[in-house]
This record gives sequence, C-alpha cells and structure tokens, in this order.
Amino acid sequence: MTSAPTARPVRGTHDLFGEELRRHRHVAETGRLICARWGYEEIVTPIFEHTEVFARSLGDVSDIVTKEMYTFTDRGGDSITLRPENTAGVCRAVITLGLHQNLPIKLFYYGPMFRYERPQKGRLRQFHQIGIECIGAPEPLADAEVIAAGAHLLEELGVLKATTLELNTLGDLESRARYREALVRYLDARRNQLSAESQLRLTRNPLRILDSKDEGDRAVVAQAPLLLEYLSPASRDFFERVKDALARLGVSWVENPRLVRGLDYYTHTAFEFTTTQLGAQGAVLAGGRYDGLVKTLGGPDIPGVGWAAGVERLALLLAQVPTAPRPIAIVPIGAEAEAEAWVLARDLRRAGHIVDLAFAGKPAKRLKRADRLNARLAIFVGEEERARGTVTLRDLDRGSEEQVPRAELLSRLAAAQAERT
RNA sequence: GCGGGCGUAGCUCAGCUGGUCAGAGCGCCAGGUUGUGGCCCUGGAGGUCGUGGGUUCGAGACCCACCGCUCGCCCCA
Repeated sequence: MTSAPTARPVRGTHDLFGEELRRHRHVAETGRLICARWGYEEIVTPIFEHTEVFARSLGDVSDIVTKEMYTFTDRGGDSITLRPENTAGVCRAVITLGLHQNLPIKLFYYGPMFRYERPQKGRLRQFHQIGIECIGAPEPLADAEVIAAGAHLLEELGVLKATTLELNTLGDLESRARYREALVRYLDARRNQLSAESQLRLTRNPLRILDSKDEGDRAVVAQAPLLLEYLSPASRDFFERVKDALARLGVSWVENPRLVRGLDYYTHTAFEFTTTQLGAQGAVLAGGRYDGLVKTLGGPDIPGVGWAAGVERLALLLAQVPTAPRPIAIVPIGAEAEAEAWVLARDLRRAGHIVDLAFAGKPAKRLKRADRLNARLAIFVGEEERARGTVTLRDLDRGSEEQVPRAELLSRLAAAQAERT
C-alpha cells in the first residue's frame, strides 16, 4: 500500500496497536504474574550485548550466529549485537552481578528479540519472548519445575489444550558426544541418500538431521541409532527423575526421541510445547537444560535450565480477546459549560476513572465519539444542570438518564464501578 | 538464502479473453435533528490501480525487474 519508505515499517517489524496490543499485553502480563508466582524474579537485561556473548554461547556455526544476528560496529569500534534470545544475556548478568553467590537463582524476563529471518506467520524480525531461567540447580526437580511453570502459563492463557508437550533428553555432555559420533558414522555411510541440506548439517549440526522434514532424510533417520541407547546410566536416571516429577505435578507429555535443540548449549532435558494451529511455527514455548553455558561465558561451572515463549505466537493462539477498558465521556452543552467539563474530567480522573473529553463539537458529535470509544456512561453538563446543581448521567448501553446531584457524582460512580467488579 | 501465491480508496474486495474500469460495501466528514450516540435518508472527501521499465493505437489488466505482504523450506519462540 504505502510505498513511501518513511511511512513503511522495516520488514519483519510490527506496530502494536488496538486488539493486537491487547492480546500481546495480556500474554506478557499473565507471564509476569505466573512466573512471579513460581518464585521467579524479573530481570531486564540490555537489548544489545557484545557480539561475543552470543557467538560463544550459541556456537560459532549455529544458524542464528552465522546468518540471523543484527550485528554492527558501534562508534567506539566495538562489535555489538541485538540479542537474538535472552538466555545468554541473563547468564552474563548473573556473572556480572555476582548472583551466583546465592544459588539457585530463579529469574524471568520479558522483552524484544531480534533475528534476521524471512518473516512468516508468528515469526518476526523483532519479536518478544517471555522466559524463565533457573540457574545453579543440578537437580532434575528443577527441570520439572520449569516445565510445570510453563504449562501453568499456557493453562492460564487458555491455550494449554491447543498444545502438546514434547519431551526428550540429550544426555550429559559425554553421552551426547558419544551418540553424536555414532550418528555421524551411521549417516555418513548413507550420505548420498541425504538431502543437500542434511549433508551440510552432517558436519555442522548432525543432531538436527533427526528432525528434518525431508522425506528421504526421514527414511534414513528411521533406522538411525537412538540417543536413548547411548545415555550413561546417570543421564538415564536423570531423565527418569524428571519424568517422575512431571507426572506427580500433573503435567502430561509425549516422548519424542528425535526432538533436538538448535542451540549448542543444551544438555539433558529438551522440551517444546507445540501447536498445529500456527502453520510451520509449531513451537510456542520451548527450552531445556544448559549445564555448560555459564562456564562458557566465563563464569563458574554452574548448571541452568529454562525456557522461552514466543509472545506473538501465544497472542495469536489466544481464544478470547481481552476487551479494552470503557471510558466515561463528558459532554458539555453550551460554551458556558466547557470549563466546567474540564474540571469535572480532572476530578473523575483523579478519582480513578477513565475519562474522555472531546475538545470541540456539538453534543451530537461528542456523543458519537463516545459511542465509538465504547463509553459506558456519558455525563452532560449544561445550563439546566447548573441551575439544578446536578449533572445528567446517561447509561449509553440502556439509553436511560437520570439527574445526579453534583456533590454525589463521585460516590455514585464509585458505587457503580464496585458493582461491576 | 531458496520455492509458491498475492499487491486496486483507511478496511474488505469487484473489475470477464487489454478499449467509459477507476467501482461497491464498510469506515470517515457534513447535513436532515437550534441540548443527546447506536437505526434511517441525503450529500461529500478519499486512489500516480506497490514502484520502475517494456509490448500496444490503447494496460489496473500482458511481459520483465525491483519492493512489499503471505505460505512453505531453512532456522526457531
């Protein structure tokens, strides 16, 4: 539509407004509420970090680092990157602030992330995530708690039923490495049966081939060795404990031995709450355990587990749209009443009401505006009212009116509001 | 980065094989109602038909390129 570049948002960005904003806010606020209830404390880290923070944590060969980051050199010559995710930033902050003095520490965040990708439904270049990180807890119960908190959030949003929890384990670093070796051996022997993309992944990120959508790949993968068979007894036991805790917490899941994570820092538990309602973007809340991450970033060797949820995706899934608050409209009648209306509006606002007062126009025009704003009440102030010492209170849904003594107006409105809540 | 679909008023869209094809509904503004909305009636504003080239006597319609949106792949929340 708009061809003028100055009137066009950057590709993959969005103005949040109206219903879309209300959905978004509802997801974010519910996220805050639930995370706080689980005992997680909010942290807000900068939206940009030294590029090194992401390059190190995500792995030099990951797609995010190699082709999706917004990286630039600032005026001081430093390489800066707009955060593509927030786990690395939170871990960095934990180190910076010395929060590892008191473990485990439970944190949550909400904010914009940036990834240079082809935009699609539920996938933007600037998008928002809400996430939690439980750092410094090696116990499987931490994994279960984190997942249960995610399920609770989805339930509170009314979308849990629309999702499936897929669960897997990647094992500890040794198990994972041993499996990776076996998998590469198996796949390499059949490399000519693999898609071009998977042949590339063979060296870069072989685990990723497991969840390839290519049919040829799937056929090869179907016979591939399973990670489960390479788990050390300790890793196997860890996974069992996670599942046991989840079952006790009433969280149901589907085991998916081919579920892997794109980011290098994951170990043990990997999970995704997925939906079929958002096209190709199935994952709505996903995460896992990242025991090596904090150390990779130069901190102490402490474990972590957490997840991130896509706010836009959840907003899209929301069954019911949060409604906008309904204002009270003040309608002055006659030039004499204008100033009176300003003062009345101020008083009502001070008393906590949402008040709209048009700057000009005949009563009919202002009422029309009130209607458009979905106002619940209109208050007329004019000559007749002044003579009587009242205002006219009109219920815009019913169309009924009554005279209310000016002195009683605030208490009347307060009572009406209390009745509604 | 690769492939498919699409791009006409603020919104949703109609425009048949190129020749009043620049339209409709909704929305918006004004009036009908000089102190009262939602319904109705009347009138009005608003479009370089995404942009730039090309074919043609003639293009919104055909061709090419670019831009954007969208769906899928990749990747991921």
